[in-house]
Amino acid sequence: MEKLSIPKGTRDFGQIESFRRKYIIEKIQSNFIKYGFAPIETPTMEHLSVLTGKYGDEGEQLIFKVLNSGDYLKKIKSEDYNKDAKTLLPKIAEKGLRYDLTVPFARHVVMNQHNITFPFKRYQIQPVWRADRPQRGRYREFYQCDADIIGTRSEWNEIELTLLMHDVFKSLNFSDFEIKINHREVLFAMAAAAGLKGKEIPFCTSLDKIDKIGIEKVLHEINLIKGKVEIVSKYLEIITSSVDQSLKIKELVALTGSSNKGFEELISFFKILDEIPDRNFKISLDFSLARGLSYYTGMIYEVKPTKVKIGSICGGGRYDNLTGMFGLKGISGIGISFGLDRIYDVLTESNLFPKTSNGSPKVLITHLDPTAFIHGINLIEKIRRAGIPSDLFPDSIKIQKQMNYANKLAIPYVITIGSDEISKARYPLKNMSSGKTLTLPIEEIIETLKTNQR
RNA sequence: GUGGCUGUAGCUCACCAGGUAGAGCACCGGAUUGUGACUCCGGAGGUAGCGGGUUCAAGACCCGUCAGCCACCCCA
Repeated sequence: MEKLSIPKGTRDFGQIESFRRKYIIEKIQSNFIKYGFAPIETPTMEHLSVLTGKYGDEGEQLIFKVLNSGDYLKKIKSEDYNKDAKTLLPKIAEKGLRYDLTVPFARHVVMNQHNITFPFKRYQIQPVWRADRPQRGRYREFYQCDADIIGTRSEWNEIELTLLMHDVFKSLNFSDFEIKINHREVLFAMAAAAGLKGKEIPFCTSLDKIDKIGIEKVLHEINLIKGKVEIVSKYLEIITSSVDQSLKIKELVALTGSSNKGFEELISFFKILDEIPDRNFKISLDFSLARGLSYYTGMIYEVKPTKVKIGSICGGGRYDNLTGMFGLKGISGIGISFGLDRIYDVLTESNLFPKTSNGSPKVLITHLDPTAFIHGINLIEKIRRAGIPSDLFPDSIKIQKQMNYANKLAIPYVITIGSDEISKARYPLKNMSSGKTLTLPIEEIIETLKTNQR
Protein backbone atom coordinates (compact mmCIF):
# COMPACT_ATOMS: atom_id res chain seq x y z
CA MET A 1 0.00 0.00 0.00
CA GLU A 2 1.14 3.51 -0.72
CA LYS A 3 2.55 5.27 2.29
CA LEU A 4 0.00 7.75 3.61
CA SER A 5 0.98 11.38 3.75
CA ILE A 6 -0.42 14.88 3.50
CA PRO A 7 0.69 17.64 1.11
CA LYS A 8 3.91 19.47 1.81
CA GLY A 9 3.56 22.30 4.29
CA THR A 10 0.19 21.13 5.64
CA ARG A 11 -0.32 19.52 9.02
CA ASP A 12 -2.70 17.45 11.07
CA PHE A 13 -3.37 18.75 14.55
CA GLY A 14 -3.82 16.18 17.27
CA GLN A 15 -5.79 16.51 20.47
CA ILE A 16 -3.29 18.59 22.43
CA GLU A 17 -2.26 20.77 19.49
CA SER A 18 -5.86 21.55 18.58
CA PHE A 19 -6.69 22.37 22.14
CA ARG A 20 -3.74 24.75 22.39
CA ARG A 21 -4.52 26.39 19.06
CA LYS A 22 -8.04 27.04 20.24
CA TYR A 23 -6.61 28.49 23.42
CA ILE A 24 -4.60 31.05 21.42
CA ILE A 25 -7.53 31.85 19.15
CA GLU A 26 -9.78 32.38 22.14
CA LYS A 27 -7.32 34.87 23.68
CA ILE A 28 -6.88 36.79 20.44
CA GLN A 29 -10.58 36.78 19.66
CA SER A 30 -11.63 38.03 23.07
CA ASN A 31 -9.19 40.94 22.72
CA PHE A 32 -10.56 41.74 19.28
CA ILE A 33 -14.06 41.81 20.73
CA LYS A 34 -12.85 43.92 23.64
CA TYR A 35 -11.63 46.54 21.18
CA GLY A 36 -14.94 46.61 19.33
CA PHE A 37 -14.16 44.52 16.26
CA ALA A 38 -16.91 42.44 14.63
CA PRO A 39 -16.30 39.16 12.82
CA ILE A 40 -16.62 38.44 9.12
CA GLU A 41 -15.65 35.46 6.98
CA THR A 42 -14.72 35.31 3.32
CA PRO A 43 -14.46 32.33 0.96
CA THR A 44 -11.42 30.11 0.65
CA MET A 45 -11.23 30.95 -3.06
CA GLU A 46 -11.20 34.32 -4.74
CA HIS A 47 -11.11 35.22 -8.39
CA LEU A 48 -7.49 35.53 -9.45
CA SER A 49 -8.23 39.06 -10.63
CA VAL A 50 -8.92 39.99 -6.99
CA LEU A 51 -5.64 38.52 -5.78
CA THR A 52 -3.23 39.62 -8.48
CA GLY A 53 -1.39 42.91 -8.38
CA LYS A 54 -1.64 43.28 -4.59
CA TYR A 55 1.29 41.41 -3.15
CA GLY A 56 4.26 42.31 -5.29
CA ASP A 57 6.01 40.02 -7.75
CA GLU A 58 7.45 37.71 -5.12
CA GLY A 59 4.13 37.27 -3.38
CA GLU A 60 2.19 36.75 -6.54
CA GLN A 61 4.18 33.66 -7.47
CA LEU A 62 3.16 32.08 -4.18
CA ILE A 63 -0.58 32.17 -4.87
CA PHE A 64 -2.13 28.70 -5.20
CA LYS A 65 -4.15 28.57 -8.39
CA VAL A 66 -7.29 26.48 -8.71
CA LEU A 67 -7.77 24.62 -11.95
CA ASN A 68 -11.08 25.27 -13.73
CA SER A 69 -13.71 22.57 -13.38
CA GLY A 70 -14.54 20.16 -16.16
CA ASP A 71 -12.31 19.65 -19.16
CA TYR A 72 -10.14 22.67 -18.58
CA LEU A 73 -8.06 22.01 -21.69
CA LYS A 74 -10.98 21.83 -24.08
CA LYS A 75 -10.85 25.43 -25.24
CA ILE A 76 -7.07 25.74 -25.19
CA LYS A 77 -5.49 26.29 -28.57
CA SER A 78 -2.09 24.85 -29.28
CA GLU A 79 -0.56 28.31 -29.70
CA ASP A 80 -1.67 29.21 -26.15
CA TYR A 81 -0.09 26.04 -24.87
CA ASN A 82 3.12 26.61 -26.74
CA LYS A 83 3.74 30.12 -25.44
CA ASP A 84 4.46 30.22 -21.71
CA ALA A 85 2.80 29.53 -18.38
CA LYS A 86 1.82 33.18 -17.99
CA THR A 87 -0.27 33.08 -21.15
CA LEU A 88 -1.82 29.71 -20.42
CA LEU A 89 -2.64 30.27 -16.76
CA PRO A 90 -5.61 32.68 -17.05
CA LYS A 91 -7.19 30.30 -19.56
CA ILE A 92 -7.12 27.25 -17.33
CA ALA A 93 -7.44 28.83 -13.87
CA GLU A 94 -9.65 31.71 -12.86
CA LYS A 95 -9.65 31.14 -9.10
CA GLY A 96 -6.97 31.07 -6.41
CA LEU A 97 -6.72 30.31 -2.69
CA ARG A 98 -6.62 33.43 -0.56
CA TYR A 99 -3.10 34.62 0.20
CA ASP A 100 -3.98 36.86 3.12
CA LEU A 101 -7.12 38.22 4.77
CA THR A 102 -6.64 41.91 4.03
CA VAL A 103 -7.22 41.85 0.28
CA PRO A 104 -10.39 39.72 0.49
CA PHE A 105 -11.53 42.09 3.23
CA ALA A 106 -11.02 45.11 0.96
CA ARG A 107 -12.94 43.28 -1.76
CA HIS A 108 -15.73 42.58 0.72
CA VAL A 109 -15.89 46.22 1.79
CA VAL A 110 -16.15 47.47 -1.77
CA MET A 111 -18.83 44.92 -2.65
CA ASN A 112 -20.85 45.70 0.46
CA GLN A 113 -20.09 49.40 0.79
CA HIS A 114 -23.76 50.35 0.98
CA ASN A 115 -24.43 48.03 3.88
CA ILE A 116 -21.34 48.93 5.86
CA THR A 117 -21.25 51.73 8.38
CA PHE A 118 -17.87 53.44 8.50
CA PRO A 119 -15.57 53.40 10.28
CA PHE A 120 -15.78 49.62 10.07
CA LYS A 121 -13.83 47.49 12.53
CA ARG A 122 -13.73 43.84 11.56
CA TYR A 123 -11.81 40.82 12.72
CA GLN A 124 -11.27 37.64 10.77
CA ILE A 125 -9.64 34.37 11.82
CA GLN A 126 -9.20 32.01 8.89
CA PRO A 127 -6.52 29.98 7.13
CA VAL A 128 -4.54 31.33 4.18
CA TRP A 129 -2.37 29.48 1.67
CA ARG A 130 1.01 30.21 0.18
CA ALA A 131 2.91 27.98 -2.25
CA ASP A 132 6.13 28.67 -0.38
CA ARG A 133 8.85 26.18 0.41
CA PRO A 134 8.13 25.06 3.95
CA GLN A 135 10.76 25.37 6.68
CA ARG A 136 10.99 26.42 10.28
CA GLY A 137 8.04 28.70 11.07
CA ARG A 138 6.82 28.60 7.51
CA TYR A 139 3.85 26.58 6.33
CA ARG A 140 1.81 26.35 3.16
CA GLU A 141 -1.45 26.46 5.07
CA PHE A 142 -1.60 28.67 8.13
CA TYR A 143 -3.98 30.82 10.12
CA GLN A 144 -4.03 34.56 10.27
CA CYS A 145 -5.95 36.50 12.89
CA ASP A 146 -6.63 39.93 11.47
CA ALA A 147 -8.12 43.08 12.89
CA ASP A 148 -8.63 46.05 10.59
CA ILE A 149 -10.17 49.48 10.88
CA ILE A 150 -11.35 50.92 7.60
CA GLY A 151 -12.97 54.21 6.68
CA THR A 152 -11.02 56.60 8.89
CA ARG A 153 -7.53 58.01 8.87
CA SER A 154 -7.52 58.97 12.52
CA GLU A 155 -4.15 58.47 14.14
CA TRP A 156 -6.02 56.93 17.04
CA ASN A 157 -6.20 53.78 14.87
CA GLU A 158 -2.44 53.37 15.00
CA ILE A 159 -2.52 53.81 18.76
CA GLU A 160 -5.41 51.41 19.23
CA LEU A 161 -3.74 48.65 17.29
CA THR A 162 -0.58 49.19 19.29
CA LEU A 163 -2.53 48.79 22.50
CA LEU A 164 -4.28 45.72 21.08
CA MET A 165 -0.98 44.04 20.23
CA HIS A 166 0.27 44.57 23.76
CA ASP A 167 -2.98 43.22 25.21
CA VAL A 168 -2.98 40.09 23.07
CA PHE A 169 0.54 39.09 24.02
CA LYS A 170 -0.06 39.99 27.62
CA SER A 171 -3.10 37.72 27.79
CA LEU A 172 -0.93 34.91 26.41
CA ASN A 173 1.64 35.64 29.15
CA PHE A 174 4.19 36.36 26.46
CA SER A 175 6.54 39.27 27.01
CA ASP A 176 9.72 38.51 25.09
CA PHE A 177 8.79 40.47 22.00
CA GLU A 178 9.53 43.78 20.34
CA ILE A 179 7.24 45.84 18.15
CA LYS A 180 9.10 47.58 15.37
CA ILE A 181 7.48 50.42 13.50
CA ASN A 182 8.33 52.49 10.48
CA HIS A 183 6.54 54.58 7.90
CA ARG A 184 6.38 53.97 4.16
CA GLU A 185 6.47 57.72 3.43
CA VAL A 186 9.71 57.98 5.33
CA LEU A 187 11.18 55.15 3.30
CA PHE A 188 10.04 56.84 0.11
CA ALA A 189 11.54 60.18 1.19
CA MET A 190 14.83 58.49 1.97
CA ALA A 191 14.80 56.71 -1.37
CA ALA A 192 14.07 59.97 -3.18
CA ALA A 193 16.88 61.81 -1.40
CA ALA A 194 19.22 58.97 -2.32
CA GLY A 195 18.33 59.43 -5.96
CA LEU A 196 16.30 56.23 -6.05
CA LYS A 197 12.89 57.49 -7.02
CA GLY A 198 11.09 54.64 -8.74
CA LYS A 199 13.48 52.15 -7.17
CA GLU A 200 11.91 52.23 -3.72
CA ILE A 201 11.40 48.46 -3.52
CA PRO A 202 15.02 47.40 -4.12
CA PHE A 203 16.06 50.24 -1.82
CA CYS A 204 13.83 48.90 0.97
CA THR A 205 14.90 45.31 0.44
CA SER A 206 18.55 46.24 0.82
CA LEU A 207 17.85 48.43 3.82
CA ASP A 208 15.88 45.61 5.42
CA LYS A 209 18.92 43.34 5.30
CA ILE A 210 21.11 45.55 7.45
CA ASP A 211 20.84 43.21 10.45
CA LYS A 212 21.84 40.21 8.39
CA ILE A 213 24.55 41.44 6.06
CA GLY A 214 25.85 44.63 7.70
CA ILE A 215 26.33 48.23 6.64
CA GLU A 216 29.05 47.70 4.06
CA LYS A 217 27.19 45.11 2.06
CA VAL A 218 24.02 47.21 2.14
CA LEU A 219 25.99 50.13 0.72
CA HIS A 220 27.42 47.84 -1.90
CA GLU A 221 23.90 46.88 -2.98
CA ILE A 222 22.85 50.54 -3.03
CA ASN A 223 25.77 51.26 -5.29
CA LEU A 224 24.67 48.46 -7.62
CA ILE A 225 21.26 50.08 -8.10
CA LYS A 226 23.00 53.44 -8.52
CA GLY A 227 21.86 55.11 -5.34
CA LYS A 228 23.82 57.90 -3.68
CA VAL A 229 26.01 55.94 -1.35
CA GLU A 230 27.13 58.94 0.77
CA ILE A 231 23.55 59.79 1.64
CA VAL A 232 22.51 56.24 2.39
CA SER A 233 25.64 55.86 4.47
CA LYS A 234 24.47 58.74 6.64
CA TYR A 235 21.02 57.14 6.99
CA LEU A 236 22.54 53.94 8.21
CA GLU A 237 24.67 55.86 10.68
CA ILE A 238 21.57 57.48 12.14
CA ILE A 239 19.46 54.33 12.00
CA THR A 240 21.98 52.17 13.80
CA SER A 241 22.85 54.77 16.43
CA SER A 242 21.33 54.40 19.84
CA VAL A 243 20.07 57.95 20.22
CA ASP A 244 16.60 58.99 21.24
CA GLN A 245 13.89 58.24 18.71
CA SER A 246 12.67 61.80 18.24
CA LEU A 247 16.26 62.87 17.68
CA LYS A 248 16.62 60.24 14.99
CA ILE A 249 13.58 61.66 13.27
CA LYS A 250 14.99 65.20 13.42
CA GLU A 251 18.28 64.10 11.90
CA LEU A 252 16.53 62.25 9.13
CA VAL A 253 14.27 65.19 8.39
CA ALA A 254 17.36 67.34 8.02
CA LEU A 255 18.96 64.80 5.75
CA THR A 256 16.01 64.29 3.42
CA GLY A 257 15.82 68.05 2.94
CA SER A 258 12.25 68.59 4.02
CA SER A 259 9.73 67.10 6.38
CA ASN A 260 6.94 64.93 5.10
CA LYS A 261 3.75 63.29 6.31
CA GLY A 262 5.61 60.18 7.45
CA PHE A 263 7.84 62.00 9.90
CA GLU A 264 4.93 64.09 11.18
CA GLU A 265 2.84 61.01 11.81
CA LEU A 266 5.63 59.23 13.63
CA ILE A 267 6.25 62.22 15.87
CA SER A 268 2.56 62.54 16.57
CA PHE A 269 2.28 58.82 17.24
CA PHE A 270 4.92 58.85 19.95
CA LYS A 271 3.46 62.01 21.41
CA ILE A 272 0.05 60.40 21.88
CA LEU A 273 1.66 57.22 23.19
CA ASP A 274 3.29 59.31 25.93
CA GLU A 275 -0.16 60.42 27.05
CA ILE A 276 -1.26 56.89 27.85
CA PRO A 277 -0.57 55.94 31.46
CA ASP A 278 0.31 52.60 33.05
CA ARG A 279 1.64 51.00 29.95
CA ASN A 280 4.97 49.35 29.43
CA PHE A 281 5.33 49.77 25.69
CA LYS A 282 7.69 47.52 23.80
CA ILE A 283 7.92 49.72 20.74
CA SER A 284 10.91 50.81 18.82
CA LEU A 285 11.34 52.85 15.71
CA ASP A 286 13.23 50.92 13.08
CA PHE A 287 13.89 52.85 9.89
CA SER A 288 15.14 49.71 8.21
CA LEU A 289 11.80 47.91 8.56
CA ALA A 290 10.28 47.68 5.08
CA ARG A 291 7.78 44.78 4.82
CA GLY A 292 7.08 43.07 1.56
CA LEU A 293 3.41 43.67 0.82
CA SER A 294 3.09 46.40 -1.74
CA TYR A 295 -0.23 47.88 -0.62
CA TYR A 296 1.04 49.59 2.54
CA THR A 297 1.35 53.37 2.30
CA GLY A 298 1.61 54.65 5.89
CA MET A 299 2.81 53.37 9.21
CA ILE A 300 3.99 49.75 9.21
CA TYR A 301 4.44 47.33 12.11
CA GLU A 302 6.14 44.08 12.79
CA VAL A 303 6.38 42.05 16.00
CA LYS A 304 9.39 39.84 16.55
CA PRO A 305 10.13 37.51 19.43
CA THR A 306 13.37 38.50 21.15
CA LYS A 307 14.34 35.05 22.41
CA VAL A 308 12.86 32.58 19.94
CA LYS A 309 14.44 32.47 16.52
CA ILE A 310 11.54 32.64 14.11
CA GLY A 311 10.24 35.28 11.69
CA SER A 312 7.70 37.89 12.69
CA ILE A 313 4.67 36.72 14.63
CA CYS A 314 2.51 39.72 13.82
CA GLY A 315 2.61 42.41 11.21
CA GLY A 316 0.55 45.07 9.57
CA GLY A 317 0.22 48.65 8.52
CA ARG A 318 -1.87 51.37 6.96
CA TYR A 319 -3.09 51.15 3.37
CA ASP A 320 -4.63 54.25 1.84
CA ASN A 321 -5.69 52.88 -1.48
CA LEU A 322 -6.44 49.17 -1.24
CA THR A 323 -10.17 49.59 -1.82
CA GLY A 324 -9.21 52.02 -4.57
CA MET A 325 -7.82 49.05 -6.47
CA PHE A 326 -11.36 47.68 -6.47
CA GLY A 327 -12.94 50.97 -7.47
CA LEU A 328 -13.74 52.61 -4.15
CA LYS A 329 -11.40 55.55 -3.66
CA GLY A 330 -10.70 57.67 -0.63
CA ILE A 331 -11.11 54.92 1.96
CA SER A 332 -8.11 54.44 4.20
CA GLY A 333 -7.59 51.34 6.28
CA ILE A 334 -5.15 49.96 8.80
CA GLY A 335 -4.77 46.46 10.12
CA ILE A 336 -2.72 43.92 11.95
CA SER A 337 -2.37 40.22 11.43
CA PHE A 338 -1.40 37.74 14.12
CA GLY A 339 0.27 34.57 12.86
CA LEU A 340 -1.40 31.83 14.85
CA ASP A 341 0.99 29.09 13.81
CA ARG A 342 4.12 31.02 14.67
CA ILE A 343 2.66 32.20 17.94
CA TYR A 344 1.97 28.53 18.69
CA ASP A 345 5.60 27.66 17.94
CA VAL A 346 6.88 30.52 20.08
CA LEU A 347 4.65 29.65 23.04
CA THR A 348 5.72 26.02 22.76
CA GLU A 349 9.42 26.89 22.79
CA SER A 350 8.89 29.36 25.62
CA ASN A 351 6.90 26.76 27.56
CA LEU A 352 3.96 29.12 28.04
CA PHE A 353 0.93 26.93 27.55
CA PRO A 354 -1.07 26.39 30.73
CA LYS A 355 -0.38 22.88 32.01
CA THR A 356 -3.82 22.37 33.45
CA SER A 357 -5.95 21.83 30.40
CA ASN A 358 -5.48 19.23 27.73
CA GLY A 359 -9.00 18.77 26.36
CA SER A 360 -9.65 15.55 28.29
CA PRO A 361 -12.79 15.16 30.40
CA LYS A 362 -12.51 15.97 34.07
CA VAL A 363 -13.85 12.65 35.30
CA LEU A 364 -14.16 9.10 33.95
CA ILE A 365 -16.66 6.56 35.25
CA THR A 366 -15.27 3.02 35.23
CA HIS A 367 -17.25 -0.09 36.01
CA LEU A 368 -16.72 -3.72 36.99
CA ASP A 369 -19.49 -5.42 35.06
CA PRO A 370 -22.42 -4.73 32.69
CA THR A 371 -24.81 -4.09 35.59
CA ALA A 372 -22.50 -1.42 36.95
CA PHE A 373 -22.25 0.07 33.47
CA ILE A 374 -26.04 0.49 33.35
CA HIS A 375 -25.88 2.15 36.76
CA GLY A 376 -23.16 4.42 35.40
CA ILE A 377 -25.53 5.77 32.78
CA ASN A 378 -27.56 7.43 35.53
CA LEU A 379 -24.47 8.93 37.11
CA ILE A 380 -23.01 10.29 33.90
CA GLU A 381 -26.33 11.97 33.13
CA LYS A 382 -26.29 13.76 36.47
CA ILE A 383 -22.66 14.79 36.13
CA ARG A 384 -23.15 16.10 32.61
CA ARG A 385 -26.29 17.97 33.59
CA ALA A 386 -24.10 19.80 36.08
CA GLY A 387 -21.94 20.87 33.15
CA ILE A 388 -18.86 18.85 34.05
CA PRO A 389 -16.93 17.38 31.09
CA SER A 390 -17.11 13.65 31.77
CA ASP A 391 -17.09 10.22 30.23
CA LEU A 392 -18.42 6.73 30.91
CA PHE A 393 -16.05 3.98 29.81
CA PRO A 394 -17.97 2.18 27.04
CA ASP A 395 -16.74 -1.42 27.39
CA SER A 396 -16.85 -3.83 30.31
CA ILE A 397 -13.20 -4.76 30.33
CA LYS A 398 -10.67 -5.26 33.12
CA ILE A 399 -10.61 -2.37 35.54
CA GLN A 400 -6.85 -1.96 35.04
CA LYS A 401 -7.41 -1.20 31.39
CA GLN A 402 -10.00 1.39 32.24
CA MET A 403 -7.71 3.00 34.79
CA ASN A 404 -4.88 2.94 32.31
CA TYR A 405 -7.08 4.75 29.81
CA ALA A 406 -7.78 7.50 32.35
CA ASN A 407 -4.11 7.72 33.15
CA LYS A 408 -3.02 8.08 29.54
CA LEU A 409 -5.59 10.74 28.82
CA ALA A 410 -4.57 12.54 32.02
CA ILE A 411 -8.14 12.51 33.21
CA PRO A 412 -7.86 13.97 36.72
CA TYR A 413 -10.64 12.02 38.46
CA VAL A 414 -11.99 8.46 38.20
CA ILE A 415 -15.16 6.99 39.70
CA THR A 416 -15.41 3.19 39.93
CA ILE A 417 -18.77 1.41 40.17
CA GLY A 418 -19.35 -2.14 41.42
CA SER A 419 -22.11 -3.94 43.33
CA ASP A 420 -21.12 -2.37 46.70
CA GLU A 421 -21.40 1.14 45.32
CA ILE A 422 -24.76 0.43 43.74
CA SER A 423 -26.23 -0.86 47.00
CA LYS A 424 -24.79 1.94 49.17
CA ALA A 425 -25.22 4.75 46.60
CA ARG A 426 -21.75 6.05 47.52
CA TYR A 427 -18.94 6.06 45.01
CA PRO A 428 -15.15 6.23 45.24
CA LEU A 429 -13.83 9.41 43.61
CA LYS A 430 -10.17 8.90 42.96
CA ASN A 431 -7.81 11.81 42.42
CA MET A 432 -5.42 10.46 39.81
CA SER A 433 -2.49 12.69 40.65
CA SER A 434 -2.52 12.21 44.42
CA GLY A 435 -3.96 8.68 44.33
CA LYS A 436 -6.32 9.54 47.17
CA THR A 437 -9.90 8.31 47.13
CA LEU A 438 -12.99 9.86 48.71
CA THR A 439 -16.18 7.80 48.90
CA LEU A 440 -19.18 10.10 48.53
CA PRO A 441 -22.78 10.28 47.29
CA ILE A 442 -23.11 11.53 43.71
CA GLU A 443 -24.33 15.01 44.72
CA GLU A 444 -21.21 15.59 46.80
CA ILE A 445 -19.03 14.24 44.01
CA ILE A 446 -20.55 16.78 41.66
CA GLU A 447 -19.92 19.58 44.17
CA THR A 448 -16.32 18.47 44.59
CA LEU A 449 -15.75 18.37 40.85
CA LYS A 450 -17.35 21.76 40.40
CA THR A 451 -15.23 23.51 43.01
CA ASN A 452 -11.92 21.75 42.43
CA GLN A 453 -9.69 22.96 39.69
CA ARG A 454 -7.87 20.04 38.21
C1' G B 1 13.77 29.59 -7.68
C1' U B 2 19.21 28.46 -5.37
C1' G B 3 22.29 25.64 -1.93
C1' G B 4 23.24 21.98 2.17
C1' C B 5 21.85 17.71 5.29
C1' U B 6 18.91 13.35 6.11
C1' G B 7 15.76 8.87 4.68
C1' U B 8 16.81 1.50 8.81
C1' A B 9 10.55 -1.17 13.62
C1' G B 10 4.79 3.26 15.31
C1' C B 11 8.76 7.07 17.47
C1' U B 12 14.15 8.36 18.56
C1' C B 13 18.38 6.25 16.71
C1' A B 14 22.52 2.38 16.42
C1' C B 15 25.54 -1.34 14.01
C1' C B 16 28.66 -2.91 9.87
C1' A B 17 36.98 -3.31 5.36
C1' G B 18 30.19 -4.09 1.75
C1' G B 19 28.62 -10.85 4.06
C1' U B 20 20.75 -10.79 3.81
C1' A B 21 19.34 -6.09 10.90
C1' G B 22 19.59 -4.25 16.76
C1' A B 23 18.50 -0.95 21.26
C1' G B 24 15.44 2.41 24.02
C1' C B 25 10.60 4.26 24.18
C1' A B 26 5.65 3.02 22.54
C1' C B 27 2.31 -1.30 21.70
C1' C B 28 0.11 -6.37 23.15
C1' G B 29 -0.13 -10.42 26.98
C1' G B 30 1.07 -12.00 31.97
C1' A B 31 2.80 -11.37 37.31
C1' U B 32 -1.98 -8.48 39.89
C1' U B 33 -9.88 -12.31 38.45
C1' G B 34 -12.43 -4.32 42.61
C1' U B 35 -8.27 0.18 41.06
C1' G B 36 -3.55 3.62 36.72
C1' A B 37 1.67 5.55 37.26
C1' C B 38 6.91 2.09 39.33
C1' U B 39 9.03 -3.01 38.75
C1' C B 40 9.68 -7.97 36.58
C1' C B 41 8.69 -11.78 32.69
C1' G B 42 7.07 -12.81 27.78
C1' G B 43 5.28 -11.37 22.67
C1' A B 44 4.41 -9.05 18.11
C1' G B 45 6.46 -5.67 14.64
C1' G B 46 11.32 -4.01 9.15
C1' U B 47 11.56 -6.99 0.99
C1' A B 48 16.58 -0.74 5.36
C1' G B 49 12.00 5.68 0.81
C1' C B 50 11.76 4.04 -4.43
C1' G B 51 14.46 2.68 -9.18
C1' G B 52 18.92 1.45 -11.47
C1' G B 53 24.40 0.42 -11.36
C1' U B 54 29.23 -1.71 -9.31
C1' U B 55 30.08 -6.66 -6.79
C1' C B 56 30.27 -13.65 -5.81
C1' A B 57 27.61 -10.53 -2.16
C1' A B 58 24.77 -3.82 -1.13
C1' G B 59 20.77 -0.98 4.04
C1' A B 60 25.95 0.33 3.59
C1' C B 61 29.65 2.35 -2.43
C1' C B 62 27.92 5.14 -7.23
C1' C B 63 23.86 7.44 -10.22
C1' G B 64 18.90 8.87 -10.57
C1' U B 65 14.29 9.87 -8.27
C1' C B 66 10.87 10.98 -4.40
C1' A B 67 10.10 12.72 0.53
C1' G B 68 11.49 15.41 4.96
C1' C B 69 14.51 19.05 7.46
C1' C B 70 17.71 23.46 7.35
C1' A B 71 19.70 27.95 5.09
C1' C B 72 19.07 31.84 1.15
C1' C B 73 15.12 34.76 -1.34
C1' C B 74 10.67 36.32 0.66
C1' C B 75 7.24 36.08 4.48
C1' A B 76 2.63 35.08 9.40
